[in-house]
Amino acid sequence: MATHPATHKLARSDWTQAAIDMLIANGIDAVQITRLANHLKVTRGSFYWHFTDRSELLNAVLDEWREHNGNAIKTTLNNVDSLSEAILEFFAVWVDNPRFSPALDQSIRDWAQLDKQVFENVGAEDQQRIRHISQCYQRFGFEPQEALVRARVLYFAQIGYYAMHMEEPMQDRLALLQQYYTAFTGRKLRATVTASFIKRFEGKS
Amino acid sequence: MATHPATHKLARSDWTQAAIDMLIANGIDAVQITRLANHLKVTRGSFYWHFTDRSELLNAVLDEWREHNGNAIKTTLNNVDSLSEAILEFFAVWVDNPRFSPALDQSIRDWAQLDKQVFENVGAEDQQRIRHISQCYQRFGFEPQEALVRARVLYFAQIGYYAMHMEEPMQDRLALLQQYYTAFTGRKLRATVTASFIKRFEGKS
DNA sequence: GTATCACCATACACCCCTGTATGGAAAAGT
DNA sequence: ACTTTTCCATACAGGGGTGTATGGTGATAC
Repeated sequence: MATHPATHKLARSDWTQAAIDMLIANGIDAVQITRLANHLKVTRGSFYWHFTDRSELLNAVLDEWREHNGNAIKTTLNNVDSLSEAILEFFAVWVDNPRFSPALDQSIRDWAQLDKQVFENVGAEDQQRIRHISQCYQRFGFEPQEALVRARVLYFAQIGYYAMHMEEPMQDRLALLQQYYTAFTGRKLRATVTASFIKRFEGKS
Repeated sequence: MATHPATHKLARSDWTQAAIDMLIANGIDAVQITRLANHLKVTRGSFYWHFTDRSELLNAVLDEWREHNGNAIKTTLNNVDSLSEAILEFFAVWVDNPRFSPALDQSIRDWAQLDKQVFENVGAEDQQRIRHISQCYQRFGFEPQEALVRARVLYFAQIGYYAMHMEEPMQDRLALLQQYYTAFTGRKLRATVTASFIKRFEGKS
């Protein structure tokens, strides 16, 4: 009802969104014009009016990822003023940040294994994110070397957690919160901070 | 010269190995009978003598992965008698263990995103590995909760490190060894242990 | 030395996907 | 009202992939 009630008339963005959904659900090789057309209830004629060919669609998907997931982590980490807030907000990005899609992020990363250009993009993005995390660690008292290592460990662990689809109840995840914090920082998380964070997420899944 | 000089005569294992190579290089959707046949310099007639159809080949690939990468981590961790040895040997599994192929492991994990059955297999394997790592932490003095969290962090970080193809010179990686050890255990790595480990790998890439 | 078997080549039917060329219908411009 | 533009349907050509049916060749058995 927000975009096109029933009188179809697809926009270019409808195709890229369908492509993103298909990428997330079935991988990049499943992003086929015919399949998307069936899903959108139109014929392929529509596609070739909005795009010249399939590669243009894939480029649009990659662009969409870059501006959607691009600076979510950076802006998040720039708006914190304590280490505990930084780590906890970093966790939160993957759970409830509307500006970041973990599923898309991972599907793009899988795609990168098969496409050199995508691989370069993802690699650059990862390096940027790690650099921002590292600077954040440094901002709160860590030496450069330790900051870099802890940034990597934190980032890799977060990526890995999602890559494995760890379907753990939020209740259980939050129960381990202090342990995770200690593992990632070597410091202890104050009980009051823990409690307020738990209260914020104990409803979610 | 070890297997089949020039008088072709392929075995079933030649097909599964070609499939594994193709999976690693180009993803599961590139594992096509025609492509493998071209690569093996035979026609598809050969394939359909060794296998009934494509799905049987894919099952063979999955089986091969299970018995190849299956218990490498478990047996490695069972043969250590200190925490430092455990962590360092865990690192080493991804670098020089002939019984473990990181590239195959990751390609299988990418495949799992597209196939439910593979997903179940990978998930079970991951849970097993994490359990073994956790038990190893416990064996060297960590409480169960901390052991579980540190096991996950260690495992996720290792998976993530490889998933991103961090092309870092071994020299640089080894320079951060003590930092990594501290991040993963909260303890310090003795200089003598560090030195001998560095000496073991400083030649590799 | 011939029959059998292991292994592969050839040929066919079928399906699916891409890209292009062209026509049609509805909406918008004037 | 008539033209133009926007958007999509239809139809065609081409390529590539899977399975199956069947024939061929070298090795092995007896």
